[in-house]
Amino acid sequence: MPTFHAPRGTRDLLPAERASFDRLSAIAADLSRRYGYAGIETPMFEQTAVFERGVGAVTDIVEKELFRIQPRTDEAESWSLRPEGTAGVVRAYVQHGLRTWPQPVRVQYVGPMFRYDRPQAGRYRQFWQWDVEAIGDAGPGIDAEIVELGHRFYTEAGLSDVRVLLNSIGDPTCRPPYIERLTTYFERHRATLPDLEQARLRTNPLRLLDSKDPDMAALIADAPRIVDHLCDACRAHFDAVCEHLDALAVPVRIEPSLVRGLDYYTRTAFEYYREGAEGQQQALGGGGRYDGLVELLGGRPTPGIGFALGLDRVVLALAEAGAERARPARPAAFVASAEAGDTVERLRIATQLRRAGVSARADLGGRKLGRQLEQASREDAHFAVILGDELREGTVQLRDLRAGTQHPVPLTDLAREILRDEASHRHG
RNA sequence: GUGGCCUUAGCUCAAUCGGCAGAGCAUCGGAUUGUGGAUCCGACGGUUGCGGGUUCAAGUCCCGCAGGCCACCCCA
Repeated sequence: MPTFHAPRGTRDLLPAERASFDRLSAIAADLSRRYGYAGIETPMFEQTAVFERGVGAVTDIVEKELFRIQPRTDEAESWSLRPEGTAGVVRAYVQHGLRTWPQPVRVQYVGPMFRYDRPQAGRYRQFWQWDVEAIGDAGPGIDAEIVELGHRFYTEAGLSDVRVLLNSIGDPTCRPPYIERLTTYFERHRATLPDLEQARLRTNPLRLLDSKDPDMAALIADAPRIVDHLCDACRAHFDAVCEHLDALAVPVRIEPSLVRGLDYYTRTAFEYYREGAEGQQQALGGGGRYDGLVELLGGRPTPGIGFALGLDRVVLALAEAGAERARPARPAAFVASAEAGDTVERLRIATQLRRAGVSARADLGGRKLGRQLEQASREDAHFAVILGDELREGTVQLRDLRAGTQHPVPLTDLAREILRDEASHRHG
């Protein structure tokens, strides 16, 4: 029994699972290239105030889920591991004067986020997100581009049944009057509200809208909907976003009760969820517009929009959907030898292949030839390069492990022949 | 942070009423020493999650802790 174990809510990604993440990262990278989003990297921890100001001091994420770093001294700054990515990116946007770049600034990144909450399947204290941000464009077109990009990711990852929940949560002009109206509505029914909901009525009335309490369903259905109380500017923006998405054939469902857990969202809010998924962890990703955030973090008033997709949940969803698992790369060639103790030759030939661009493994242990070929087969190598007496004439046996055939090849032609055959297999 | 269920070898699981901790898979090795994912044989592998208690005796009963899962809270 090991003495140590990975911290609660974290886990080790062994090569098989890591391969799934690599595959998703590759899809994200390719989409980023096609859509024109450049890579960015910000620290995994920031001054705690960045999150308190950016995410919102009274949100659950900051109030009870923040991973605070124990300060070294009384004078030390308070640091926290990032619970999400947008605040750090916006901090960087302000710090480096990215407002002087062509707007909007389109950036994206894959990385771990940290939240101190109770772990469950698909919910971890360290989890991975692909985050995409477009900062500096207030128009509805960029909203549609972002929403469609996120949806496209799921499609290319192999999840064909992901839909978009879309809502507008207004802006500082129209949201306060709406919240007032909503509060008045629920106040009228205060006596019938469960305790938890009564408390929320004071702290965050919008949250009542996505209560899971079945007793609330009827009340919520009759509640005033924010989409009916948007100001003219927000209304026009929302309609335009819908129109753009319609033109892109993105499967969108307007969800008037969708509110999101971060304070900085304005207008467009969206979530990706899987049709028919069981359990509570069916939110695969989400995002929204954050027109006040740059200013909150010390910059000039600047609009922005972005999303975060949970890679852990995509991996889980793919497994549930019965998708074929990604696998670690397999070698083109496996160098085996009939001679015991000639690791110098084995390594020399493997290295020659590697320098020529061939992925090659070699048995450097004491297995006898039969065992080495067994190993090569199980590692799914395409070729075995077998070293024997012919090596004195500069020749090895090249065995095609799939076809079960072999022939002698001069060392000088070895890499070229393997590469040629690999290429023809890729195309055929 | 609240409530519930669970934890035996690397993995999946057995172990009768409280009575000597096992199997399959995996790993490593062997089956007359230059050719394969099969088969057969063998080896390795455990403080039964950790700590305490009850008992002649605890994997089994009791308590605490840790971890996993489920439902909340919330979210990706």
